[in-house]
Amino acid sequence: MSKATIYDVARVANVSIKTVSRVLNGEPKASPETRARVMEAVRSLNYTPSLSARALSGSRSFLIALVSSGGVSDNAMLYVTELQMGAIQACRAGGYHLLTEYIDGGATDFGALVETLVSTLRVDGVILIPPLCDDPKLLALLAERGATCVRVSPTLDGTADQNWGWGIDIDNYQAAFQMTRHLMDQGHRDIGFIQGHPKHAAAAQREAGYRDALFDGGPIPERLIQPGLFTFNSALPAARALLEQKRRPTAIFAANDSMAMAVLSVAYKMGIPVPGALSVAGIDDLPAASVVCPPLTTVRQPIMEMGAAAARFIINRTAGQVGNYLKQVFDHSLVVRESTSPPAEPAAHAAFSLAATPDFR
Amino acid sequence: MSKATIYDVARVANVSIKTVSRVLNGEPKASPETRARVMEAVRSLNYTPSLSARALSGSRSFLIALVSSGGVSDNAMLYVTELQMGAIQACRAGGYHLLTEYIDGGATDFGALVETLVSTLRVDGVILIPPLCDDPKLLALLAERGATCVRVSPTLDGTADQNWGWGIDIDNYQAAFQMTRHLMDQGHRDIGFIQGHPKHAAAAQREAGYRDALFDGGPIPERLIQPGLFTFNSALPAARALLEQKRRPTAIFAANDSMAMAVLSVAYKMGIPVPGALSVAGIDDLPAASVVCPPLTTVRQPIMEMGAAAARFIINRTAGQVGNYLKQVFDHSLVVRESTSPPAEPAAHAAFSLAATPDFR
DNA sequence: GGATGCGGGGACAGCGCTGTCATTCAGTCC
DNA sequence: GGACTGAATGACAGCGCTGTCCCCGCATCC
Repeated sequence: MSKATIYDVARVANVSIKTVSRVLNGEPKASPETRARVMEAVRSLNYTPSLSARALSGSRSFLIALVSSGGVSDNAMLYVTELQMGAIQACRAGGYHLLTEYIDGGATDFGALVETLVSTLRVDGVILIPPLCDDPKLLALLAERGATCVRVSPTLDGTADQNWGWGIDIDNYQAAFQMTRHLMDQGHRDIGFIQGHPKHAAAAQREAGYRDALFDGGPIPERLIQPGLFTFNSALPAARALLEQKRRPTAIFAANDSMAMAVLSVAYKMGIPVPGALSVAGIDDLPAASVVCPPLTTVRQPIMEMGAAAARFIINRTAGQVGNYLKQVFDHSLVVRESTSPPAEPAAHAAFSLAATPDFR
Repeated sequence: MSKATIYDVARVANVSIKTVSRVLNGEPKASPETRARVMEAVRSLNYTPSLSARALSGSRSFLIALVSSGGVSDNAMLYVTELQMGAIQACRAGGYHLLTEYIDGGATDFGALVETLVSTLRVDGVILIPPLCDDPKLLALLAERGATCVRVSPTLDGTADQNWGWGIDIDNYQAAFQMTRHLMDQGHRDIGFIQGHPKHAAAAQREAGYRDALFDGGPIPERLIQPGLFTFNSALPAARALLEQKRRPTAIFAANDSMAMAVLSVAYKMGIPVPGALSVAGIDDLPAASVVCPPLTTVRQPIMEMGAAAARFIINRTAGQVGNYLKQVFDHSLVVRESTSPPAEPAAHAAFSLAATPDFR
């Protein structure tokens, strides 16, 4: 009970340790009877193989690292948490384990990180999340050491994706496009937008979706578009800038939920009723999104699924199955809650609205 | 560059591998010059020891597991995330690594979990968070296998703390007591309370703090106390029950922030202005607490610190230093934001309020 | 002078697995 | 019939470290 080894199992099953190893690793050469005998011994001894020994002698470590750039205890961290949960689930299913590493916001000592990951831990793969997943230095180092990596919501769009790892994402363009259309369907035309972090590709894609949905390539009133960094605080000034205009937008679409919450907060302080006088929408469907007042209309990404897929990819790849895609795109879905509604004075801004709703394309 | 081993270092430094090992592990027997020579070789080769090899041959694995019972993607998960960040920081400082394991909400197959932790991973310690840290079965299994464990915010109060591991907490009683007094200082007497999860000791302690502060052992109008489970959803009915009373409380103190947010949400839907007609307070200072409208008055716990302390304890303990305390209590602090203010009609409820503010004790 | 102690350092045997290669025993083929 | 094939299994050598034991040389002590 204390600590059974493979030797104990071999003795009990009356086979060699190599055969035990084969059975445990699902290798082909083993007769059904032998297999059964070994499994029985394993069960009776309550045997669990040692990860260290397996890692030391074999080529797999059964370890996956999730690297994020922590530091800011922002609400958006829940994104990481959920991704992590998905990854852990997939790990457990595959006999793997998840290591979590943070790298300090400003720190760029990627060398040490990579060395630790590759040399010390010998992880079988690394899951990178924004903005780390778009750092060329980190990616280069990782690639140089031959690390398998999966990038969640990466910047590069397949084309230039020079074996910097596999990507996982949703269609940010479509998500933003659809949300914008949702607002337009409700009658909004004066829709403000708060941009995401300029270094993060999802930000650009979301903005493009918004622009195309609203203006369809036409002229763009820049006053409607304000800069943000995906964080709550970064969106406060943007929201103010939008809401203090004489002709205030009837809706604000923030590039993510954290920033949408900032809009809610500013509106609250300015005494602007939501959704009465202002509709607000975001993207991400953070757990907090359904908890704020009013609950936020947003776009849900299957974050847990994505985390699980990332881990599974690494597991399969290490096991020899090579996926030949560069990127997997997950479905998103509109979650309409109470923060959006038709604008108060439907035709008041008619002069500004477009003649007709452009077609989807 | 590719993968230096201890042999390479030994060769370059012109010493035996054992000496390299000694230097790297800070063992005493090594002259300063030798030490310097070895370190130089390590640097020049960019050497990093293999964790697996160390774990396999030595008695430490340099791994710490953080076990939480995931599943619900509640806002309160940020608590876990922050704890994790603290733990990771401490790990990095000590050359350790943090593994995160979730156990499904309902699952009680602790046997397999413990086996994995102890046998497969051979972690040097386990950090347990509520409600897992209070599960007797899990604790017994862990103790049986001799695992070092640190329980965050555990139930047992030192006394009965039968070597079930070290504990980390804040003084929940005082935190609740002080928050209640804060509300009373503002003039509130009719203060509702939403209880935490009955299986979690912090819940009981917080309730005791509230009761003692408000009633000082006197009669307790039970209508003021409603059950909750620490989750947002669980507090919705409680908040409704409190706010639909003819004589509505002028303040509601929820046993944690998630539930306080539920109060905010219900008040919003009922059209009760906060803090105008109702003050709301919580405990935890979740990141979301400062983001909701209005920002929540709450009690901050140094969660990251606590996570770091937990990891450090395990690291030190494994290194031989035995801490002889059973529990470490961290300081908390009141964070007064905008969700609390003096009640609208100061003396309206005088008939119900206590004659005088009882003394602190 | 021999016993003793101690700082400094090496030899060596594993830790518990997996990879590689060898071996055995049926069947198969011409 | 003898060489050949392939499935099932075992022998054995590490993987890269740490723990244990041992050795050397020098100072100390009666």
